[in-house]
Amino acid sequence: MGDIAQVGNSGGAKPDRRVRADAQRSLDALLQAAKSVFATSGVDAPVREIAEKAGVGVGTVYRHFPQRSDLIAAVFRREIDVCAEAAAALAEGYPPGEALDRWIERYVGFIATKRGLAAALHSGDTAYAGLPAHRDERLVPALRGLLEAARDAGEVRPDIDARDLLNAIGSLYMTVHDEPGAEGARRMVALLVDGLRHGAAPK
Amino acid sequence: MGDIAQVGNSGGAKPDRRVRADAQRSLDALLQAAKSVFATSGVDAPVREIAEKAGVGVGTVYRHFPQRSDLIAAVFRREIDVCAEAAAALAEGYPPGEALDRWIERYVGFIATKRGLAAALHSGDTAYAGLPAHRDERLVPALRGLLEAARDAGEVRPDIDARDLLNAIGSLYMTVHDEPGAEGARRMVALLVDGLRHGAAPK
DNA sequence: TTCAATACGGAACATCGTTCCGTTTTGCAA
DNA sequence: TTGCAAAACGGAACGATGTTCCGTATTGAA
Repeated sequence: MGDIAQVGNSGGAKPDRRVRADAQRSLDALLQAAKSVFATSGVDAPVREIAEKAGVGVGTVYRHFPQRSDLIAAVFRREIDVCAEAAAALAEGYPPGEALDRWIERYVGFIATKRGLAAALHSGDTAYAGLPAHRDERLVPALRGLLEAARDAGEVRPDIDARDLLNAIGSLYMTVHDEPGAEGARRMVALLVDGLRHGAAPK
Repeated sequence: MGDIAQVGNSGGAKPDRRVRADAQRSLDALLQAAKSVFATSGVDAPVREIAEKAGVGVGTVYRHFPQRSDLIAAVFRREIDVCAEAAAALAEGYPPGEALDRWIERYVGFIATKRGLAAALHSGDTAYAGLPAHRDERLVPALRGLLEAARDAGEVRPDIDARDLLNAIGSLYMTVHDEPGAEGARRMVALLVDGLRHGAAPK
């Protein structure tokens, strides 16, 4: 939990020089500040505000993230990772059915606070191009694991595709979040979850 | 088809002075230019670009539309109206089932080109507050008329709510528009339309 | 301790929404 | 037709924001 992010060194010939301590400090502060600011002001918050909150100059922001959208993408990528990792913890701490419920609740919480995520994803900015793939790589397997465990325990029906379910929940929430329609979205998700139980094969 | 827009004069005591000819010209040119620019560059296009295309100064834009979002809302309102009016024409020119199909296709075409519409609607800007209501007032009755005619002709099932169908199509398209997912959205809409036929009561 | 590489900070620049105001156009009436 | 006040126009100017640039400070290895 202590370390926040590390600059990767994926398979190069020689281990490129270590990241300088101040650079790593700035990067951590930036990601944390950005996450906090995005949550309260949405992803449209000014870069200067994030820089100030991180105690860093704007130049430093752009040194780490050449474009504003790169910072947004980095924050979301990290949140996706954290959400995916939560699945394993839940699987160990709860019976399969409850673990699944709790994780979905967590995922909804993740999506619901992402003002402007949908807009960002559909802006065409290439910085976001990798996000859907990242979601498929991390979140889909996480949910699939929970689904399979619950299915093996006879608590949910067996014909549910993790990706479909993830997409459905995402679509429902990304298009409404806090308007009157949010209630409808909540109901639709509840309906989906109820539906999971339908046709289960108790052992 | 000639006249483009008229300034309303709804029920005031005395007929407030007629709109000046140049003002009406500017307004028409603006709405047309904005529609064109939005279609090619999305609703985020600079105001200056729209003003230039319309052959007016930016000051004139803001005289007619105090905020950028007012212009966007006005353009969408007009497109909603045109789309709604198309329903009556289709109802007269085609048998009920085909009229319904064609109108849905037209509606999809309307939604699909609206880059940023979803984002705009959920931005919280008060200028957009009336758009959902306007859609309910114009589009929902239009679709309901087509649905009822098709239902009376025994071509579609009777338990479909116009508003639900409109929402469903809108959600499906607004979240994808031109990414790989657009194919999926198209399939989902086709599925919906096929589903309409299911349980029909041929007379 | 030295010093070259690296990272930092923030002024400066470009773009965009919006405001302001001097100038032009319009339509009514003399 | 001409005069004129109201209405509308155009575009320079302002403030905010994303992004770039470069002189200065920090870091870590020799």
